[in-house]
Amino acid sequence: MERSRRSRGERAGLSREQIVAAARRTLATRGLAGLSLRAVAAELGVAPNAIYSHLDDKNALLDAVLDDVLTAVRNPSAKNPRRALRTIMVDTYDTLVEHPSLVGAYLTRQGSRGPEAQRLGVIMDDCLDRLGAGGRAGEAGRRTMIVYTIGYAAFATGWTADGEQPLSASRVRRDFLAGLDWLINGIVGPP
Amino acid sequence: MERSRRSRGERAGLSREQIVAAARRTLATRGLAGLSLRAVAAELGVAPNAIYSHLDDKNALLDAVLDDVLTAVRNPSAKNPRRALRTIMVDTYDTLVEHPSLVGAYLTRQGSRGPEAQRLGVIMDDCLDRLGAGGRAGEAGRRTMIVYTIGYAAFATGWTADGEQPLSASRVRRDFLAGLDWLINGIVGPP
DNA sequence: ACCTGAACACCGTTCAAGT
DNA sequence: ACCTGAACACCGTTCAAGT
Repeated sequence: MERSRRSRGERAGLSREQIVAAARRTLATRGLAGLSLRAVAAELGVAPNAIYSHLDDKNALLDAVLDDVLTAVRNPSAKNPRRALRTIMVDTYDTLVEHPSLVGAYLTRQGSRGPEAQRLGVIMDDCLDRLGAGGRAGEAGRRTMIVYTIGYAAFATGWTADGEQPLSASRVRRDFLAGLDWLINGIVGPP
Repeated sequence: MERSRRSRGERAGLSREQIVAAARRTLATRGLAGLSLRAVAAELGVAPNAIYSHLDDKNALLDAVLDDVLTAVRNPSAKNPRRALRTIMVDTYDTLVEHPSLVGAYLTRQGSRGPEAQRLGVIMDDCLDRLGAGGRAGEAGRRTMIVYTIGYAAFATGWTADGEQPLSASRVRRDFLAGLDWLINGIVGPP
């Protein structure tokens, strides 16, 4: 927000975390289209190119934001692996739906690169293992669930189908849950 | 490609179809990032703003391109509705995978607005009706299948998972088919 | 190493003017 | 109605210079 109080060699004390946080504020106020490096820099009170000292480019910033959002998806209880698998997907769905403008980016970009995405992936693999769906079949199953979840979140946030009246969020969520259970049944067998 | 041979009031004989075709050529050569109105205009040999005489804005152009791509998905045989439903989804998947840079846009934008998407939607509804899954349940089922298909195509074209070796297109396609059958079974019941 | 200032090569879109 | 020319308000990114 503040303008350049600094002269040529002065430091702003910037960090990667601060930049990501500023990017999320900018995203919240200005939307995805308004998420420019220049806008984030303005939010931080630095020159536009100052960001390049901490992140490679705009893609790297977007990836960092995407992963940061996944912090909201908590580790599920390890008791029942089938339930944990479902919970992690439902929480992811709810988190994504709260960030409508980002959902598309999750599908097009490498959604599983960041540490948060990796954390969730490890938990899912563990659950699948314990359910007897390890190895290659488990990989495919995990992938299918993730793709399905992000895809449905994308629908929930973006689409209004043709002549049809707009669907309520709760109806869409319910339909998401139904499909999710069909997929889980297919992957690990009926309960 | 050609430059402005025309003087101030001369017509270029542009049409919406020509613009969409030029946009698809530009997309093929320059990618999604290179699909600018200025690039398309250059491809057509007109001024950048000439496009505004035929389309509202860049979003409208992108929507037109997205729908145009779906022309490649043919009407399936009406004999077996369950098979037709599956065929239409598989053809859509294959078509989307052939247009990697567009897949993300299908999920974020209104994918079901254009005439081609509508054509496919009508066929799907008919199949679901004949399989005894009409009404609200059929709507949800259709949506789930579409979301799943586009989502999986997005994965197939964009993702390379974490430490894992890149997956072959045929493996991903096979996994897509498995999940699709689970969903169809869930929606219309086992065969 | 971190940041500023200035520049480069782009964008989408608007508006007046021409036929 | 359709198109050009020119402009406006933006972009991401690079590069030299400063501490």
